[in-house]
Amino acid sequence: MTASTHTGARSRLSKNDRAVLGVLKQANAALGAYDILDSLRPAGMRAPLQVYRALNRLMAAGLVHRIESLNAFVACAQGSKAHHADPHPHLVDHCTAAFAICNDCGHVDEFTDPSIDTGVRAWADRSAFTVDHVTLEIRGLCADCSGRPGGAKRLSQ
Amino acid sequence: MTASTHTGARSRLSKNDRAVLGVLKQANAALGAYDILDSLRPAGMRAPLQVYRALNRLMAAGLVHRIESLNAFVACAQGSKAHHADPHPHLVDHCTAAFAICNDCGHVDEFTDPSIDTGVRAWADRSAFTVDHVTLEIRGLCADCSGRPGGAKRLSQ
DNA sequence: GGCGTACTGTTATACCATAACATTTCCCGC
DNA sequence: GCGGGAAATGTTATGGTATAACAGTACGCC
Repeated sequence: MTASTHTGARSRLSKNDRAVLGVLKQANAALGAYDILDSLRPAGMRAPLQVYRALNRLMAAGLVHRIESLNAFVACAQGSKAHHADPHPHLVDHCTAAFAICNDCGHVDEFTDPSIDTGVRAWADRSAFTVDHVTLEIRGLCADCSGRPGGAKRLSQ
Repeated sequence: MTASTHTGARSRLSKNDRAVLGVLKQANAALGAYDILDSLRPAGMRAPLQVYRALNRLMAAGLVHRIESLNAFVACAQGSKAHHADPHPHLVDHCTAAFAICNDCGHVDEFTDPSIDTGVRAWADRSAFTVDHVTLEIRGLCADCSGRPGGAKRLSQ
């Protein structure tokens, strides 16, 4: 085959990385690794490790976040804004992302909040704790599902 | 056998609950469910489910917290202060607990921080999100391990 | 062209958590 | 005391999540 699919300098994302990231962006929701695997079986993905390796690289690149309380993964909401065009992707690594997860519809809302961030930093300073990574996940009901009795469409059907 | 071990009103914690809570308090660290199981095999505990059921009751009672990023469990640091003597344990359920976890020595420090709490509530208000539960876990290096090169004793030996 | 490194593929296995069902314990009202 | 009901227990089987170990391949670079 001809050298057709790469643009030099071992393009930033590998084939599997692109496939996994594509699935997560399409889904617009949190997906388990095995869900991703199933989505990609038609494309030739066979084993969990292939997915986990791609996820690890994407998380290192800041393009994907892990949702600890779901054992699942989401595409970073700022992917288009910061990472795609920015030649210095490492600069945005420290934007502590937080997640609000609706227990009813399953929607995951990624956000950042300076005042929460400040609070965490202040605590760390006072406690001489060197922060590596912050996990902040809020479970509850999103605006759509908490407003009206019955809520919006449910996740479970 | 004589009715010897209960004080009426189906004492607040069952036999397995007490056993599991005891192990967690002793350990003074985060333990996986299967670690707890192994600790209690000599005492007759046999199956994971027995441990998980106890953990679920203890979490509902606010005596144990789950550390999502470790898939592990810790005894609530305030167990002695609030829950033991207080006849209204439900009143302290809303003290959003946060955890600082040392990647080096494995120590888990439970704390609460009003300013972080305020920040979360403010975000939720602005977003019309109804908060059920907040998970805040900070990974990094504790004061002992970050101060001096080489740190304190390591987890891995 | 050949070297080094990163990525891929595959099998096997370990770890985390719950379903389903049968049994026992023990509080309570009588 | 004694049954009824609710909660706790015990056991087997199974499902979901994640990684170890090893072999092979693709690609950038010199």
